[in-house]
Amino acid sequence: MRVRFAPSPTGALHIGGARTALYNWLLARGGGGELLLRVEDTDRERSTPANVEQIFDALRWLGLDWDGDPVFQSKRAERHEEVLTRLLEEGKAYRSNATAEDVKAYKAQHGDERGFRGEPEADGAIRLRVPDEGETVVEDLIRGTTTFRHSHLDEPVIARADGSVLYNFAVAVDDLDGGVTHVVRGEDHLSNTPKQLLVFEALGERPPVYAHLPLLHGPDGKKLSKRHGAASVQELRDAGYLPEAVRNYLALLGWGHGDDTKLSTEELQRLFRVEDVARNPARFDEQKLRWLNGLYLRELPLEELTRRLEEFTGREGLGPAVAISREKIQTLADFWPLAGFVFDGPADDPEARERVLGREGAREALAAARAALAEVEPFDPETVETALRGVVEARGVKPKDVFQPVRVALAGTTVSPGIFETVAVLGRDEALRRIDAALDR
RNA sequence: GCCCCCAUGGUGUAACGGUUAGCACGGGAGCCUUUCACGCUCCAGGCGGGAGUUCGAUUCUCCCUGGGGGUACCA
Repeated sequence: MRVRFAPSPTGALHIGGARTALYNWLLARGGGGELLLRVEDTDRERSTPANVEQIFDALRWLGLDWDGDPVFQSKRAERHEEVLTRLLEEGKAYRSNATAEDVKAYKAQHGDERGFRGEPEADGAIRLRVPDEGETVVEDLIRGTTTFRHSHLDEPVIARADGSVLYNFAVAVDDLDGGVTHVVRGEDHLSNTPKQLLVFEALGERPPVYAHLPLLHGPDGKKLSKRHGAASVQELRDAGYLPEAVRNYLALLGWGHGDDTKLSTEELQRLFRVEDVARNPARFDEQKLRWLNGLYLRELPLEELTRRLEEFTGREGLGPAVAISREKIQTLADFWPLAGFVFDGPADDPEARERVLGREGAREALAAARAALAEVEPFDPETVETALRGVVEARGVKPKDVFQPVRVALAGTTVSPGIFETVAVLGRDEALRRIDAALDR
């Protein structure tokens, strides 16, 4: 088995393209096959070297590797020309100057469902001959059989007048030369498939097996795009998602295995079958990704999570704060807003200060807590808890009447990791300093 | 316009002629509780419509409707 995938090299790796890449990867890696990467770089506008490099980066971040060097479409010009010449000589293709208007006119004359047939000319673009009779059948692993009647098909242009080849021709030749056995790609290519099959047919070669994946939509059912929030894996990475969670989630968009939701990459490889992929388009739902990401985040070893958070935030020495925050975050990006106060001082949230510290008895409670904390020895979460609960007891109030003022004094807001752990992580000196600062205001 | 694909709760899916239509996210209620989360318990919510085939259709066929894709000398 030899599988190939070809994400659109437009700079950002679209989430739909990432899922396609993942399915290709699962198919090849799970089945002990080879995985080729093909790069459609003939569109100089979009497929710049920098854009191509970005795609590679995104794939690597996702953990999707491939075998050998990427196949660049543009670098195969000589081979394409050779095949073109052969088809021309054999009469399976012809030159034509017919324009889009000519094609339209032809249809106006012969009926809308009649495919365009041209007359050979001395020069012009090269079109592939399509028989009038018969049909081309696409056998798809996911969709079953789709039949395209030849009479409906236009004779496609396979090379421009200047000799440069077009996608549907180039991809067929490249797949043939690459010995590709499986092509797994988006459903937007289903209608292109008969054109490619016709190229194989003209060459007298056997085509690969195809599997067309349903497209990915945004929450509103429209094509997934930037206005839906994250639309590329680069954006997902920047939003603090873990590659293993993204992999798991993407695999589930269009495929499932019984009641299982959380599947490791190893399980995915073992259980995934293209034949089981759903036929209907899926919507990208970031809420579920967040949830799944939280699951993965929480089961990461502490040191590993710390390492990733330090890389993500560009800060060091996060360990202790990570330990007390990990139950409360779903993405790497959630960490700093929750625990940044440990390093950068209390957040500035006047509303929270007023609401908590402005309450009747709050300042007194805070002062009492300060006094208690000054005595704590050793200064760890357990002893801090004992001390603060002692204050609650002594004052005969509810726990939160003491804890919340302390929290706001230390964090500046009403949301933070557990209060005892937070106090302990800050240390006695820093905790007392912050409480004093709050008391002074 | 023409060609093609698709259709289970708000979302992702399971079921592959016979089940009280399962699981997960999200939503609601509650427990836990120092905030926010995590965790746990419970609840609401679905087979787009119509014909057929069949003893029996979510499952098979056809039509309609609704989505989507293609229709480039783009990829």
